[in-house]
Amino acid sequence: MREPRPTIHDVASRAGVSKSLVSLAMRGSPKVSDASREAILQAAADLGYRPNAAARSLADRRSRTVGVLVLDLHNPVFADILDGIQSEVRAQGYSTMLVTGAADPDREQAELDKLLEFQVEGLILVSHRLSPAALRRFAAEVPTVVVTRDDIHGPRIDTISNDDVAGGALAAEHLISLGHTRIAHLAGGDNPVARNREQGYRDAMTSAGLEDDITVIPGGLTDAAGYASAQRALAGPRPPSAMFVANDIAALGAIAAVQECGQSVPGDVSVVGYDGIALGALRTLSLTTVAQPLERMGTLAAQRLFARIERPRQRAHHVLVESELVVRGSTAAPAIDL
Amino acid sequence: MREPRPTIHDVASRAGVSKSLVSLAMRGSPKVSDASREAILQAAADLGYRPNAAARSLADRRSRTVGVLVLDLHNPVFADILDGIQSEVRAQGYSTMLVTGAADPDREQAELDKLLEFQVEGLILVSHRLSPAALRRFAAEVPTVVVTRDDIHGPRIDTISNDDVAGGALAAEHLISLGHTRIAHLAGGDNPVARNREQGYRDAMTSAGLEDDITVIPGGLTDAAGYASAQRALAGPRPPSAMFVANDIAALGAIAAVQECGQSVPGDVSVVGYDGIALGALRTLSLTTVAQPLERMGTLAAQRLFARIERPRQRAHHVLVESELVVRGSTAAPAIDL
DNA sequence: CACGATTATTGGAACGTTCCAACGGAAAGG
DNA sequence: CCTTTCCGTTGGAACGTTCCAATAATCGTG
Repeated sequence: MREPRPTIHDVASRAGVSKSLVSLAMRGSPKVSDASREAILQAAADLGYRPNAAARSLADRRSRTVGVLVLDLHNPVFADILDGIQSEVRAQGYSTMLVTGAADPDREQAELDKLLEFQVEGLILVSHRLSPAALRRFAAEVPTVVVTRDDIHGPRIDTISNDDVAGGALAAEHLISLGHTRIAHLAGGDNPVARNREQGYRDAMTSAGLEDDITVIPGGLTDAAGYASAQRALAGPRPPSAMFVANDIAALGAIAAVQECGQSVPGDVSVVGYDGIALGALRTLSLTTVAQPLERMGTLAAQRLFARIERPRQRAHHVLVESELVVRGSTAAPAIDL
Repeated sequence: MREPRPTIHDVASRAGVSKSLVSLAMRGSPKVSDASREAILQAAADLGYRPNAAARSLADRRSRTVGVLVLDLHNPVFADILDGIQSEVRAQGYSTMLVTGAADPDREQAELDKLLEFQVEGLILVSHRLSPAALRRFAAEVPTVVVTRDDIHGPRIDTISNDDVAGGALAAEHLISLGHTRIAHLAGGDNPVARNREQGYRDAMTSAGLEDDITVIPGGLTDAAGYASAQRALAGPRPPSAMFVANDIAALGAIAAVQECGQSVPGDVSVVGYDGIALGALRTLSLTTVAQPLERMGTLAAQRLFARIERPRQRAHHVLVESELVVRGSTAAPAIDL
């Protein structure tokens, strides 16, 4: 265990060849004779040789690794996006280094600094909380793709996102079309994604002539936040008959609060979420939501990143994916009276 | 962007000192004079210098990195455990490299091989699916801690786990004490954790004189699996009045199936899960469960790993943490008749 | 005021790989 | 039979760090 790992030299001397030939053979070069190849592979296996990635990346000047930052592993949204990223990255023969920022900009920066020290060749940021300046600084050093947000533009910053304004409108329109008027929005806090969804809600309400009914309850993107803001909404003087919640996880919290109030979903209150997490499809929850193509967003992000690694100076791409309303059991027409 | 990164040499010549002194200064050595330190730091900042982790790890012969393998990022259990691991690892000044195996032994091996090429100093395996031989092979190369399982023992393999047999018994006893007799177990598939939970169920049923009522429905550890096996259980000739499901996620699936059958939880069927995921605490779900101290398990794992990195040859520790029954709204006494 | 002790600084070797120019030997061409 | 071409193979330099032994500069101290 503590004894030093075998190196390429050890393999070379055991196989009776030079280190250069071992290097060639390990990478499957066709210029190695069959006899040598076999001897080398055998020697490597005997010794339990593993190439040292640090040395390789140093000599090679490339790490074949991309860094991925995700906001929060507790939200299943990110697991889905990650699936897409990982499969594409692996297909390219690269590895991923995954870090989380816990929604703290300073820690995000620190984690990204670490990734750059590891010489990652590119960065995928899934729902970061960086300042525009910080983001641009990183993007200037290494190809960068931002997933989920497209508010910060820069010469070399690609983005993959859905149209949160349109999605928010979709959610609100659905409730309006069911006949609701007292529709509250449980907002998702101080970040552009949440602000856009709120904007969509406001737009839809206004278009429907319901601008006087616009009610925005501040909140956040966690179940606890959704629970708390739903409670506040219900305690108000004129409780809503429907809620559009900033994301699915918070919507689950909101549903819990409604039920705890002795009211039913969708009988007394309809609830719409946003994201399309797998959990929402369970009959128990049966959450109506605006679903993003999460895994595909991950795949697209990785593809864009490799394209940019290939040609770093190309102009920024901003890919917009389609989100769609998925109507399930958490929404219905309002009760007869108001 | 494509221009080569500044190196320690560039910093040295800009600051008018030798590369060795820069190396010292960057690591905060006290032997550097204030004047030099200031000049060096300034030069490094001017150039945007970042130490190259690959070169450092090569020269230093240590990467200050630990590798973490998790089974599946979709199960929130692992996010909780990871929180514990990450905070402890960071506190030690190390980084983590996180990979997932998608429950496929071959891919797990491949991912671990990659981690070893990166010269990680230790491995934390959270719910792996490796063969004993494969696990021992890795443990022979690098300090290794296994979280969640303790079935494979080896001279240098530490484990952190809860007593799944006892936990399974706890769940079953709870249902028995409520007065249930037709208690089915929705099993978690072919892995030791699930097998132990099943064993606990069997033990408790037998102790209560209910051995003839033992009913085990094969299944898995995902929501879809729980949904499917619950359907099968309910379709049987003598449907259960209570179910103990192998984990929380599958229990959520099971509840969905029950409700879809037109039955209610806990009115018609009580459901107990296992793990203690945060979601289960939501009023909507209100899942009775056997809760493991997940985050603490992560912390303990990291602590054990560092202890073993320090002293590699110490004998294996097997830490057993306490799980506890958390009674919530998904369980109740059975309906009067049978 | 010379002396060893301390302090700050330095160049070179080492880490394990890849790349490259160069090599010897065998096959092919005249 | 001698050149040319090709192929498999090789040693050395390079990658960007850290470590170490050695040096230069500063300091008391007897």
